[in-house]
Amino acid sequence: MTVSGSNGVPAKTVERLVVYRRLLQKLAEQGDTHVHSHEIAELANNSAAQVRRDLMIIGYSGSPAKGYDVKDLINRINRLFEKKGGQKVALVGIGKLGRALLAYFNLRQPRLKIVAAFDNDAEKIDTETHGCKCYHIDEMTRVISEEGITVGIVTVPAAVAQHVTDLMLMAGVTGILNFAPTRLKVPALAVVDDVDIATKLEKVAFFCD
Amino acid sequence: MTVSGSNGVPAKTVERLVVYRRLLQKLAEQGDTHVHSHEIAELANNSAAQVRRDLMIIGYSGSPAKGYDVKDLINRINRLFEKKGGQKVALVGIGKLGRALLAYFNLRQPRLKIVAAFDNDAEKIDTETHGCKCYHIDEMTRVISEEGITVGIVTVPAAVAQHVTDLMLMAGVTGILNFAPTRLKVPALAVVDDVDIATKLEKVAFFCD
DNA sequence: TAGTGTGAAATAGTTCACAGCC
DNA sequence: GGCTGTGAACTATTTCACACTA
Repeated sequence: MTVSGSNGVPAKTVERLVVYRRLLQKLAEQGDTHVHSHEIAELANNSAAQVRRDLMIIGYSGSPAKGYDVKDLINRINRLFEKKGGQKVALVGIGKLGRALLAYFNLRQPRLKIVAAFDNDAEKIDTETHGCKCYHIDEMTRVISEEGITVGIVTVPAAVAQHVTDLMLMAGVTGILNFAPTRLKVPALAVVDDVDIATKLEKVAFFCD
Repeated sequence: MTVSGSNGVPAKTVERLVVYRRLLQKLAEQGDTHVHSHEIAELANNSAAQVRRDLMIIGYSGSPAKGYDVKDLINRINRLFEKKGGQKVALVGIGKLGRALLAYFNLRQPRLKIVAAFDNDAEKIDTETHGCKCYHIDEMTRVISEEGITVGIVTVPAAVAQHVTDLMLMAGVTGILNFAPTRLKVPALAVVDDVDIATKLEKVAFFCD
């Protein structure tokens, strides 16, 4: 199953909320306390109506006079994400891309830490990259269940992606971000999202003339 | 402007066609000559009706008896993509992610070669990574127009992404794949697609329970 | 009086269902 | 009998439009 609004909030809205939060944080840093829908809309470039609807969906109200309270709204969005359980993340496949992701998330991102990385290359085992311990694939099941990890990132070659996925699911992972250029088969209760870079690039190349 | 069916073919369909081609190539390698819509559908996991519709859109017909001719269909899809002009790609920002992408595209992908990479770090200049020459940002305008590059990949920090984008657009790039966590402002005739990894991960974490 | 909340219309995208063909 | 091509139905998402409010 692909991501969808199994919750109350539709997937598209969730995606946009993450973007809004990023923008709001920037606004908060530069001291803005209130913001109007059309201002958020412009930064996120979508329509003001969309922003209002998204915020309505999560039950947040602004005032016509001042707009939306920046701090308050950030908290509201955070609460929405935090009430969810598993925020521990595992990464499988410590190649170039894997390391780039480790650096990205564990240096910049405060939430959603990657707490364990796995590979089958003996050289990489037991090293520590960006504050994240590297284990052999064989230890994956153990580590994932011990740590209570629920989100996995797959950056292995397409040929082994399904195998790795199956192992992760069995160990207790329920959400997977897949960078391998294959569609993963998962049970209906698990969630997969694909980041298919090659396809995206082809698409851009196709539509630009 | 975001990618859309400014052409005849809707963006979603293009995306799926790229996936189909990948699957078809695998089938061709293992000697299959014909394939049915529901077989493609299963591999790509969407519905058979969808596959049929997508192929109908690009004007390809199968026969009820044998299904679709694999080789022929690959050619048909390739022709669709090749008739488009610019397939030369530039990458800006030779960080970890940039290098991972260089490795990915220039080792595996036969089409869509990244022919030039740019960074402002003096150390990286004039080296050659994965068959791709690295230049200083200041040379970008020159190199892009000389080489006739039309597609750009942005892997620089968010703070400079817009600046880099503007330079690229001015030099003649019309399609951009953006990895920086910002929405880029571009003129209506240019095409941008975002690969917002952090957002995707948040989304997966949100929907898995 | 500009900006919010929200029903209603419009648009985009997906699946159904069935005629026609091999 | 199972598969394709395709209109029609259905679903999801976006935008419009306007009453309402501070």
